[in-house]
Amino acid sequence: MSISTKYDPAEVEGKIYQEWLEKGFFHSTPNPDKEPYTILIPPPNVTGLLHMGHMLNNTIQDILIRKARMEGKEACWIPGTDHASIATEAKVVGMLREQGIKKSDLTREEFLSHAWKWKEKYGGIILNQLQRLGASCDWDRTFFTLDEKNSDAVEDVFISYFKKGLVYRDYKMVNWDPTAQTNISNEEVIYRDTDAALYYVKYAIKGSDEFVTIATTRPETILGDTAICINPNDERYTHLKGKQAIVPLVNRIIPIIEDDYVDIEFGTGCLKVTPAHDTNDYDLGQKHDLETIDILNDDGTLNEAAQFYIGESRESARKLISKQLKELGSLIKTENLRHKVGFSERNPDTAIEPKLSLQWFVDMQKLVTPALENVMNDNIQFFPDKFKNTYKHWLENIKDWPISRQLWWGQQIPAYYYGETGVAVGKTKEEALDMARKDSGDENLSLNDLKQDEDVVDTWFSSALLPISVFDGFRNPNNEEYKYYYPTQVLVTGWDIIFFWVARMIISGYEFGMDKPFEKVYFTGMVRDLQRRKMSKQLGNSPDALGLLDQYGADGVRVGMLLSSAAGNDLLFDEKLCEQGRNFSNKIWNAFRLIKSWEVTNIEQDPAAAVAASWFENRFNETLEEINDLFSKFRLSEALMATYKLVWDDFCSWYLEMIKPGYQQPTDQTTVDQAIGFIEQLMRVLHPFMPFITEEIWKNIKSRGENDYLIVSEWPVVNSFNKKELQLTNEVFEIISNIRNVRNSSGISPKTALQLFVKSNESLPFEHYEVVIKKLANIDSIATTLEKIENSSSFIIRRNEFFVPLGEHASAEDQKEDAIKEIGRLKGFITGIDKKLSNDRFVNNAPEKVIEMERKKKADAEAKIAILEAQL
RNA sequence: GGGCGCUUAGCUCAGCUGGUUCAGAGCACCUCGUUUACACCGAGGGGGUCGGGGGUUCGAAUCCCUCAGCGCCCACCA
Repeated sequence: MSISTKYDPAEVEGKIYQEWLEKGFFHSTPNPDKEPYTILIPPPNVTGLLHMGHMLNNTIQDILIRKARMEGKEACWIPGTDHASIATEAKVVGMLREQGIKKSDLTREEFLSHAWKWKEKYGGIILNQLQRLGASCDWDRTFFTLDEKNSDAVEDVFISYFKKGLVYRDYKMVNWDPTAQTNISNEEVIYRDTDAALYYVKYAIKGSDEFVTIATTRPETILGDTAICINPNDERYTHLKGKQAIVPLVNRIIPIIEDDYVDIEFGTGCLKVTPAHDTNDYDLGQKHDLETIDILNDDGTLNEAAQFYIGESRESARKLISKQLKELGSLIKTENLRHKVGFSERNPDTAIEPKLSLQWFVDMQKLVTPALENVMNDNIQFFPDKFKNTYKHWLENIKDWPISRQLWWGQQIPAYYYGETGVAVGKTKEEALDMARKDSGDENLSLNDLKQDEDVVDTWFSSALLPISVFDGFRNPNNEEYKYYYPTQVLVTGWDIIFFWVARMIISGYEFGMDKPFEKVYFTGMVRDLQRRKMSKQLGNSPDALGLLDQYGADGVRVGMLLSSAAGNDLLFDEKLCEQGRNFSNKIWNAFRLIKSWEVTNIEQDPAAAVAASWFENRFNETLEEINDLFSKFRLSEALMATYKLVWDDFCSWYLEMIKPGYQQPTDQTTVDQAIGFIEQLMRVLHPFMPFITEEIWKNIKSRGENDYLIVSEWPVVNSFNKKELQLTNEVFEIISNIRNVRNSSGISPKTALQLFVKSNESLPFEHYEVVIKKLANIDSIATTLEKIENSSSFIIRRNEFFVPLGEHASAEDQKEDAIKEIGRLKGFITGIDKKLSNDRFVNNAPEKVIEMERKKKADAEAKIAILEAQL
């Protein structure tokens, strides 16, 4: 065993993790004799590197799974990675671009082969990083969302939805990311306040000299205008009703329509309508039967339909057109406007373009009922439960989910087209052909007539199925694993993906699973910096996760993460807390070293040590009960804090000081056995939080069997404890603190032994703790007295007056002043109580217990005053 | 525009159904201490009229109303 006074995690952690792996402690198989406890990891993106959010999230999962394992449950934590369609494809495209390869020059197969190579190279990094953190995942079960069983599930579900009429293809307004050149969902659009210009542009009225002025932030879309819209109640424009306007530059003649959608107050109260490039305009177009002119290519450049500036980007076209309008005298003015603009989640600099496009959608409204009910009635519990509101609001206002993505990296949609309008689905082309023949009645259709959809489904479509698909529950719903592990116990995830993932898993669970996908959802907060800013690469405020692990050890970082995270709140990460975690490791290490350093001889047990053991036993059980309760409420940081104080304050500061032998003195076997026994118990309770150091100490406690590992030991059981005794001990501790305080304020060294007198004529309830008081406060005699002791410092605890003779250190004046002040305070206190007690309404209404308490408080205060007055 | 939430010690936060866990914790801070596990330490200590105002009640940090400030989510205002 190392003799260093510093605990070195680097020396221990890798080695221990390897042993756990080799012993197979992380691996789970269905065991009917045990209750399953399953957690499915929120799979990190395969492209990802470990960041603070992962550390928090996975620390929590590991704590839960380790505790469950110790509680004798069949603990199974399933790890994996997400193919992250759009994010990964963007990275691969970027990598190819650096090599001078354009995606558009590759076939689908060629591109995918590059993508897979990329995945093989970088895909496992984050999982290795999780191992550094101590994550006790069942690595034999590592999944990838493009694995066969997951991809199969995606196809099965798509086909099933299609047959139930829950998925449909339609030409609708979608959110288009011109950089990725794909459709994305509402959830993937991030709205940001953006400074823009509001351009006031005049349009000529046909057949007159008049003009009408509109206000727009997007003058480039003028080229696609097909109407001007006014509010029918706007008297300023009554004369324009039924007239037509002329679009500048293109000179298109367009109708002036009326709709009360138009806000009279905004701009000029006159709206230009571009049905192809704005959702509201599209709705107006549908309603008023307007022409739709799409002037943009998929990459956001202007196309032939625009007539001008063909090939220019949206941004440059905007500049060029506004310049030209100005030259023509059509641009009246521009104003600054701050408004919300949607950007792509994956390409944060790309403004989302509303675009008319043919896409697949899931009809969500038909699917949400059980998902909503079972969360609202707590059949699935949310922690904290405030997220039920958010969830409810989203489900009640749910929109159809556009699931097709114009990408290659992902599961290709199993839909096949034939003829003019025929659509068939199938896991294979042959299956689809069967369906096509049946549907069309055309037996002559052949495989060559069918063409598969080029698109893939949204990554979240596959993630939504994971709780079922990881157990192969789609292909084989009767398999043992699926039946045993499903539903999983708890999902631990950030609240930011409640819609993306949590809600959709619940929906899928009820639609396709045997039951809900999980019993409980624990939402973690977002990790922020001390200024409450989100961690981001741009800000450079994200600490290097691996660097932290190197510096403080995994145990230290785990403690640091947890200490700063009240359940469900965002976490303001402070590296100092990791330092606190590391210091705690060191404290534990040294406590253990101390016990191991004692020389044991065949002597009688120190009476103080006997008292200490009985006290700590009580205290341990009291705290364990509290810790269990906090765990059940997912108040993990509080559970950790309770454990931290149990170890640091109760065990180290009180217990060890009570049992510690004198300098270079030996101790007895019983005391050492008791102390080691307590260390064992403490290591068990601490293990989920700090797996490495606890396992290391466990190994060092005594020679154990080959397979005696803490990770698979039992979580301690709460034994009954004596509350009254604990209360009494608190008073004893108070006496000790008071004596130490007397030393401090009188400048008496801890080395100088003092005497203690108690004013009493009977035996004291804390008699058997006298040995403890003597030892911890360096008191050489404790005696009762009936008289006040002159030249002493005194304090009062529970009506008992204590005196510590000061000898030459006495300073009676200070004492008197303090006493007078205290008497004044107590008198005021009594006046308050008297007022209450003389109030009939209080006496009549308050419960007897409360009144009794008030009387007792008064009596105590009076007794204290009597004592203090005697001192003057 | 709708919804949710927050405001308690210098900082981060606990305080569940109103009355002994009611004013708390951790960190930070101050004083003392190189003694004998640990200075990544020990002992002791100071610090808040619970955002403002009003109400209900015998009694409010806790319930209600209101004002102020902050944060977040959702929503198509050009």
